[in-house]
This record gives sequence, C-alpha cells and structure tokens, in this order.
Amino acid sequence: MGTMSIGRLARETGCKVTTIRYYERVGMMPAPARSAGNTRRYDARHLARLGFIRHCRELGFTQAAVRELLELTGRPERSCESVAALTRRHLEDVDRKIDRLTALKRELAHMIAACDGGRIAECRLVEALADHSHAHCLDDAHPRVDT
Amino acid sequence: MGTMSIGRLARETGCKVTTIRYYERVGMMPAPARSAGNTRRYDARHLARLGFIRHCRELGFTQAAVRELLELTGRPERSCESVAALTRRHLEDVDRKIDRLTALKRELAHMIAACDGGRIAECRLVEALADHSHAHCLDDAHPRVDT
DNA sequence: GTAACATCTACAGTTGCTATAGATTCAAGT
DNA sequence: ACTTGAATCTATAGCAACTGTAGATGTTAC
Repeated sequence: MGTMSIGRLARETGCKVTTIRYYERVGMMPAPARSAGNTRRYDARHLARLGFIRHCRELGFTQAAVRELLELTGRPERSCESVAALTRRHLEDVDRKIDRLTALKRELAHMIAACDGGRIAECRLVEALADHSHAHCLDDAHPRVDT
Repeated sequence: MGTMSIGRLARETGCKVTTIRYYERVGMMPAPARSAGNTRRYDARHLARLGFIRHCRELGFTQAAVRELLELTGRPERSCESVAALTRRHLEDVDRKIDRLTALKRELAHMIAACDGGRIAECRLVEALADHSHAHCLDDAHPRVDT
C-alpha cells in the first residue's frame, strides 16, 4: 500500500500531471520509485512536499522562493525568522503590486469616462491611449505593471 | 530632417532599442526605410505608433489587445465603442487581479502574525505554508495569482 | 481479450521581452 | 583623411513557470 500513481497525486493536490513531471525535471520534487512497467509511484512524503509547493505557488511565491522555503523548512531546528522574513518580503511585493494596479485602475476608469461613443477620430479615450507623455504617472521607478 | 535613428526613437519613447527591433519582427511596427549603410530610419509616424504601443503596454494591455487597438484606431470613421469595450474589459481584469491580490495580502499578513520567532519545527507560519487544504480560499475558479 | 484510459519520453510553444556575440557603420575630433 | 569609440546590424539563446503535442507503451474494467 502507500503508493500512488502520478494521476492520483495530481488529483490529491490539484496539480497537473505534466506539472508534477516538470517539478521533477527542475529538481523541486525528488524522482520517485518506479513500478515494474516504469510508471512513477509516489508516497505520503511526496504528497506533503507537493502540497507545500502548490500552496506556496498559490500564495504567489516565485519558484526560487519556494526552493528557499523548502530548504529552510527542511531544517526544523533552525529559527523560523528566515521563513518569516521571506514571507514579509513577499507581502511587500504584493502590496506594491496592489498599489500599481490601483493607480492603473483609476487611470483606465478616467479614460473610459472620457469616451462619448462618437467616432474614433475624435474620441478622447483614443487620444489618451496615444498620449505617451501621460504614462509616467504610473511608474514608481519604471517597473512594468504585469496584469 | 524628418528621420531618426533607432537609438533616437528609443530615447524619445522610453523604449529599448532591442524592443523596437522586436516589435518590428513580430509585426507591430512596420519595417522602416534604411540608410545607405543599412541602419533603420524612422519618421514621425513611427514615433506616434510606438508611443501608442508603449502607452498601451504601460497600461497593462496584452500584446494581442494592443494589436486590436492599433487595428481599431486605424479606422477613424468607425465608432469608438469597440475601443471602449476593450478598455472596459481590461479594467475588469485589473479589478479582479486587485481583488485576488488583496485576499492574498490578507492571508500572508495573517500567516506572518502567526509566527512567534521560535523553531521551524513548531512554527505556525510554516504549518500554514504546508496546509494545502487552506489554499482554496484564494481561488475564484482556479486562476493563478501572478505576483 | 479488448477497449478505454493513464502514463511514458522528448521537445516545441506560450508571453513579452532581454542578453549575448561578432560584424559593420556612424559621428566626432585631430 | 584617419582614427577611435559609440551605435547599429543580424542571429540566436534565455527568462519564468509552466502547457501542449506526438507517438509509443502501460494498466484496468468488463
């Protein structure tokens, strides 16, 4: 008992089969044992590790951060300060992203309000799109807002 | 008069030289005339078009959306309703993204508060990271939060 | 046994650029 | 005219973080 196919593991974790194989290829998941017919066989520890990875990814941590978190949480005697620091840094990123998107939202709403449904030639929304001088309102340095 | 190098165009628009060549390759910018020595020579229309593209990208429109916007705004007699619709759709995306990031922020803050600075083995922040069952609070279907 | 489904490998594609290498070409100073 | 240094040229590979495809095998339920 105790072992499951890749499809089962996928169902348990909400992760796609191809993604699990991908995680193995890039070294985030260890290569599991194989059945006689060469299919992968996973146990409870794989399940726990993949669950951890998925949750971190759902929380928006980058793969690099997840690798660090796996490293850190693999040393149970250490202080969790490092984990907290990583998480705080991530929270700050999320915060900055929210700020940028909020500024974006305001500008888009403003532009939409300027459109009167007339012809493109005279539309102030179209004008606003073309007005590149206006763009710098959004930057707080230069980072691209990825939406 | 009237024509400029790719470097000049880059400076005018705040766009990198390599990005301009990239836009040409993928068909968003027309291939400009060339000098005797084979360097690209741009005019005012290129400047306007690139400015439009850059502003749209800064506003977070995808390349596909920018292509559509270029198409639409190239037909000045048409109604600008289609442009407004595209912009509204984009605004809705931005809105959804803000909502998801805000939920994320709450969860991260909550997790950080649960950490008492002790050992990783007992840290509730680490526990929360591993707790995959908790993750679904964030989904409103399944879309990945890209941070 | 046989059909339907799961799994295997390897590799290309996605988005929106950015970076590199090695070869010209341009612009400014003497 | 000549030299030097910056700008430009092409082509190709790389980034994150997967996803999708093809074509071959493996497993399972009836």
